[in-house]
Amino acid sequence: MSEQAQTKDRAAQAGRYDPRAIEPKWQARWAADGLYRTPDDDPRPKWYALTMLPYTSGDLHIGHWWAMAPSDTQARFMRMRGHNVLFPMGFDAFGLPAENAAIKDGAHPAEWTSRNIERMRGQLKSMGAMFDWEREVITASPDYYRWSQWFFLKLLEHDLAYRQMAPVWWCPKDQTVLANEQVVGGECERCGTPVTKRDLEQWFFRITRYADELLDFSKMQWPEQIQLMQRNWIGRREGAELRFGLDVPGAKEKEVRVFTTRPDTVWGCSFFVLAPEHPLVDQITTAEERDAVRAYVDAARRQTEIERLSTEREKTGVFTGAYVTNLFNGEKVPVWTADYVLYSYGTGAVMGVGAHDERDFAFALKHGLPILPVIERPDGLTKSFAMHGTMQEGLGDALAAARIPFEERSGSLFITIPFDRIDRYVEISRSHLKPGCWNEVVGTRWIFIFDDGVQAWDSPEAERRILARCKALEPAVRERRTVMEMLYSLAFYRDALFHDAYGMMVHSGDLTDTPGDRAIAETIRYGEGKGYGKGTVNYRLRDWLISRQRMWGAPIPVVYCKTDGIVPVPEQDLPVLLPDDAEFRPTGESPLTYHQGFLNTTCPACGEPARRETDTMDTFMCSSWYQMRYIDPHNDERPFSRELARKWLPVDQYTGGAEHAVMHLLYTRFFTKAVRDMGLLEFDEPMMRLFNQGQILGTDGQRMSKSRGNVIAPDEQVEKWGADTFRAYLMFLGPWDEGGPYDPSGISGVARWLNRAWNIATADVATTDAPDAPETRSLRRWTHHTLQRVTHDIERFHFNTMVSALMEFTNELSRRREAGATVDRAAWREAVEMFVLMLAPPVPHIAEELWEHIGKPYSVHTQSWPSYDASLAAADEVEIAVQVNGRVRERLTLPVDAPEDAAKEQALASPSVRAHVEGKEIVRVIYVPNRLVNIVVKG
RNA sequence: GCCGAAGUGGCGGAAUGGCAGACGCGACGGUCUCAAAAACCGUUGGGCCGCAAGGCUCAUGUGGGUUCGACUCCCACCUUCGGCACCA
Repeated sequence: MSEQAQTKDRAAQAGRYDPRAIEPKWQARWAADGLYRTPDDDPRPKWYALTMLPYTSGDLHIGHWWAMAPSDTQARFMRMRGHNVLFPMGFDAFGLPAENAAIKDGAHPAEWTSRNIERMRGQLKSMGAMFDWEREVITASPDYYRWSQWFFLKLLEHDLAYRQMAPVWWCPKDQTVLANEQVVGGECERCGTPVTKRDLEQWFFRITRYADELLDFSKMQWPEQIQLMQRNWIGRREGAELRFGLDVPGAKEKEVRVFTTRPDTVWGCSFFVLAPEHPLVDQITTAEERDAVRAYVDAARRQTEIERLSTEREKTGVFTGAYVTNLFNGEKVPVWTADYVLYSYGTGAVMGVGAHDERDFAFALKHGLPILPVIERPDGLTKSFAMHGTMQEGLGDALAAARIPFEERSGSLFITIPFDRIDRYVEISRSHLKPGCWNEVVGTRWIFIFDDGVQAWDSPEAERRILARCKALEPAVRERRTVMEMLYSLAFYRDALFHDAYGMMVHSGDLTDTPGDRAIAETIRYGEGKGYGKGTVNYRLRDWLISRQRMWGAPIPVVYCKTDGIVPVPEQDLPVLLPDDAEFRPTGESPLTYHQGFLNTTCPACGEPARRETDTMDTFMCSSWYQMRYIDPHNDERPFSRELARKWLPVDQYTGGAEHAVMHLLYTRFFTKAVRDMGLLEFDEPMMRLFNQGQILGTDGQRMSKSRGNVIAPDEQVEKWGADTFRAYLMFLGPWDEGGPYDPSGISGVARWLNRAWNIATADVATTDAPDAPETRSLRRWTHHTLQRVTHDIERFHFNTMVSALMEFTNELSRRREAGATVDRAAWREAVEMFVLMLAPPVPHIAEELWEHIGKPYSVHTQSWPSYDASLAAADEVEIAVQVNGRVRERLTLPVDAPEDAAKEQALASPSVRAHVEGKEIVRVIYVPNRLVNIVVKG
């Protein structure tokens, strides 16, 4: 016998807690008995608990346990609560890392992946979770991806899949497509070559068709923050699509459309911007501007969207040389191209309204484009600057007499004009203006006062006239390209020059004076009447691009034929199998494109030679429907049977990382709705309840990943402490929805706790029959109160306080056992029994062992969750605080729900309270039953 | 940058409008031991007053506000984390 085995043996004889002995024993027993099989024909109410399936990266890290141990705890709890619980597990097995490994080690991705699955499955089993392994799903296995392909065909059939050009990152040296992750600092991760983008014909799913339905969360209980993120991601915006006339010799189009949420500002449009990718850019650019535009478009294609959307960046752009006509006022405005406009949003074009859009304002100022205010400021802010030497003596007195406030600095007046005295101000200004000078009013009104009359800044011609006049009068403004630029040079004016609030329309032709609350609707009606555009809704959400130029994914099941075009692979020919002899090149180029056996096929329609689609599907496609496959994982006629779908779906409780808030969790909702519309499902949402746990991070506070080298493997921890201790420690660490860096140093406290728990349940305790003793009542209160806390904590995913409550209970039982106090036999037995039952969900192995030890029949996991007696759990006395002006001065013990009068009387009688109240006037006394009395005094 | 979160002792955290620091780690002191480990018991936010019992006071990222009362609600700011459509 080895030394270690002897130690273990002695421990067992002495009755010490030895997880290494009991955990494998019970895992083997549970597996042999099929304790966690989930029958389809169980009459109990079903509960489908699902936790996100892991990606087969190779090793489980503690993040997987962090995600799964609490899910398992709740699933076990629901089972004890009388449900037939389905809690399956599987592997998300397609993806880029498998190909990277193939390039590096030469192993086929399938080999690498199945090796990883072997290892991960073993690690998962060591957790002692109640996964039903009979239902395991692997997304990369042909009997799974066959159905992913089948769903693709169904989506195609229902017009939810289509092909369109879209850009991908491209490494010109490797001649290969790159993922975002493979582009580091604008360069190819592999070879360091600067990357660019290239347009490819790719497959999309029409998720946008469901945009409005995806905004409806009323059928589910999902966290508010996730709903909010999805709503913002979908980004529904009401507005208008407006036509602009295009008369450029080279261009096929005669018009170009913009989407705007502010059609009411259209009279203020003074320029027009196309996204650099917009196909019109090339058509309309004039010969003089061509070189500059091409260079700009090239540079834009090298940037990420995140860079482009930053509102802090300089607003770059170039003029195309072309003009479009604003149909509302007939003005010709210049067309620019700028990278702050995205081709993927709206129509890929914006009308530039500098006065009322922050980005347009910055762009127009920088590039010297005119700005014309057309919406009145609702805040009424109006300013004027009377420069030293431009006004006659007595201006200050006149303003004071008119009650118009101003500040004087170095002989100049800085005037803020009350809204109702603007006209009066203009009169005063005119009467004090020196010849050859001017003065202006900005903000709510825009007026230039010259010595021979007043000029309103109300139109593009007025802009030109005012600018010319000012330049003639003042050499210092000759460099200014626009009126706004001139005004902006004065810091005093800046807060009055721009606003994006809704307000009355001004300088807007027929619609001038339309009030702000009707402005958008009236403009749309007017525009629709004239044929200038129409009201519409736009979304930030884009259709889902599912094509990947990769080998390790589910092949997209279509064939390209010279005669028949795009031909779907017939259902009976599925799956389109991945070749097992693919050859990986160090460049990362997909082997499918040059694998002749895969590439060459015959057209299913005409039988002539044809080529297969070599792109594979986004792995999010595979994980969009896996919850449907778990319910019927071995069905080889359908993805799942209708009958089982009716029984099991939708998922009752989904748990997973918050990092999936907008992509996976939106895709699977879309998928469910699409499958519903194919007639295969009878509900609208895939997961009724969702809980997002936070992320457990490495000791450096960063996300755990192999590349960062901060991965902590669970195996070592399990080996040292046992699975139960490790599970409980992860749950004890902190709130599940928050996450944070993992620190292993506190685990000994949890190990000590389980040791104490073991000792309590296995100890001989001197008991007597004392059902009426006060100690008996208080012991039962502890038992039922703990049960109440634990029950609520599991229901609400508060696993850290669940463990705390169990620890407190353990401490209390230890004290009673050692203190030599009266211990009633029945109450002690109740306490221990319920304690072991409460241990069953979080720490299943030790609970099973102790259950056996106290003489109960196998298995603790098939027992009912005990119900607490609220009247036993309730205290009969409470300590309340007595405050004077919010500071605690005394504590009183009162019966529960003591009447207000009695509580106040006792509070005021206390000497320490009197000392703080003496000589002062009692203004108020607040009584919060069972909490506190607060005496408010004055003086 | 945009969207969503989070900031409380030396550390993880508890308290969701009512006694800030439950539970645990660590640290310090003790019991047991030849000794150490383990186990068990006790103390443990800062400052001030007091021999002591105890009392006073400051303190929940920063600054303001609402309230009898704010970790909790509101406004502004700072820092950190997650996501931003080809990592999954």
